[in-house]
Amino acid sequence: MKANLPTDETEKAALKQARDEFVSQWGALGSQWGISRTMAQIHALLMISEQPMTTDELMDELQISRGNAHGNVKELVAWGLVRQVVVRGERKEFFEAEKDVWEIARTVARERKRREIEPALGVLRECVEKSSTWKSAEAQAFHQQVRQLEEFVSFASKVADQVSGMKHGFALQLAAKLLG
Amino acid sequence: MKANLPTDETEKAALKQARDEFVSQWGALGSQWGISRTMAQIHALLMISEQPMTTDELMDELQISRGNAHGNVKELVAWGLVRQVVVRGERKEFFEAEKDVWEIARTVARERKRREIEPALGVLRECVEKSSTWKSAEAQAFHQQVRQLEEFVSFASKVADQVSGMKHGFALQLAAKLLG
DNA sequence: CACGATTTTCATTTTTTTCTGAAAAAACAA
DNA sequence: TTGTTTTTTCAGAAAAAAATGAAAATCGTG
Repeated sequence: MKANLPTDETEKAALKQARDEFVSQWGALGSQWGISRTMAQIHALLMISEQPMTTDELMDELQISRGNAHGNVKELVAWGLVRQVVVRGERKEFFEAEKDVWEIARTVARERKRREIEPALGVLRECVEKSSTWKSAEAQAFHQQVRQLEEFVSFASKVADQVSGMKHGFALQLAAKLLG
Repeated sequence: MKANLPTDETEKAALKQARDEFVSQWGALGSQWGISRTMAQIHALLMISEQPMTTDELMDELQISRGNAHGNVKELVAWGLVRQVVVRGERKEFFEAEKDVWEIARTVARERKRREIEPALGVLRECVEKSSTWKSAEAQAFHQQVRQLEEFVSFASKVADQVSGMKHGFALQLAAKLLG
C-alpha cells in the first residue's frame, strides 16, 4: 500500500468537503426549484457517488430518518432519475443515479411536461372551448387571451417532446440549431 | 340600452364562472411550479382583466388580505410580469399584466436564468475549479461529474439568453429551428 | 413454516411557508 | 400644517409541507 503523503490526506479532506458542499448547495437550489431539499440532496449525492448506495447509507450521510430517505429515493425512482440496482451477494436495495447529463435533461423535460405542461393545457383548452361561442366583448377578450396562452403552452409541449426524444448528440443538434 | 335576453345573462354567468375557474386552476398550477398560489392567481386575474386593477379589487376578487395582495403584486412587478400604471384622476395604484405570451415567455426565461441557473452555475464552477488539480481516482470522478453538469447548465444559460433576447416572431424563429 | 432482515406505511411532530390584520409610514390635498 | 387616503411593514396566526420514528408489512432464507 502506498504511503499516505500529507498531500493525500489534505486532498482527501478537501474532497470530502467539496462533495458535502455540492450536496448541500444542490439541496438549497432544489427548494428554489419546486422539489424538496432532501430529494435534491439525495440526487446530488447519488450523482457524485461512484457506487450505488443503500437507504442506510443515505440516512447516515445526510443525517435523515429512514422514512424520509425511503420516500424521497422512491420519488426519484418515480421521476426516472434514479434506479434500483442489485448488488450481488447483498440483500439490501441499492440505488444509483443516472449520470449522463443529457439523459437527465431528457428525463426532466419529459417529467415536467407530464406534471406541469399537460395539466395547464387541460385547463386552458377547457377555457378556450367554453368561451369559443360567446358573443360579448368581455367574453371574446377572455377567449382571445386564453387561446394565446393555449397556443404557447402547446408549443412548449412540442418543444419538450422534441427535447425528450433527442438521442445522444443532443447537445450538438440543439446547440447548432439554437446558437448557430 | 339593449334588453337583457336570457342568453346574455346566461353567458355573463358562464363567463364569470370560466374566469374564476381559470384563476383558481392557474393558482394550483403555480404551486406545482415554484411560486405561491396567490401570486399565480393574481397573475392569472390580471392577464384576463381588460382594465388595470387596484390592490383593493384584487383583495376583493380573490378574498385575500391587504398584506397578501400587496406583497404578491409587488413581487410580480419585480418579476417584470406586471406593471404599475397610472389611471388619470385616480390616486390609487393600478396594476396590469403583460398580456403578450411571447413577452411573458422572455421575461420568465430571463428571471429563471437569474434566479435558478446562475446560482447553480456558481456552485458548480466552484466545485470544478477546486477539484481540477486533484489526483486521486475519486477526486477525478467527482471532477468529471461536476464538470459535465457545469457544461450542461452553462448551455442552458445560453439557451435562456437566446430566448430572452428574441424579438417578436420568436415563435417562428424558434419553431423553425427546433421543429423544422 | 418461522425467523431475522429489510422495506413500507403512517400518526405525530417539526419546520417552513404563507397569510392576516392592524399599526406605521408615506403620499397627497386642502 | 393638518387631516385623509393609500401604501408598506411586520409580528403573530394559520396552513402547508416535510421529517421523524416506530409499528406493520413484506421479503428471502434456512
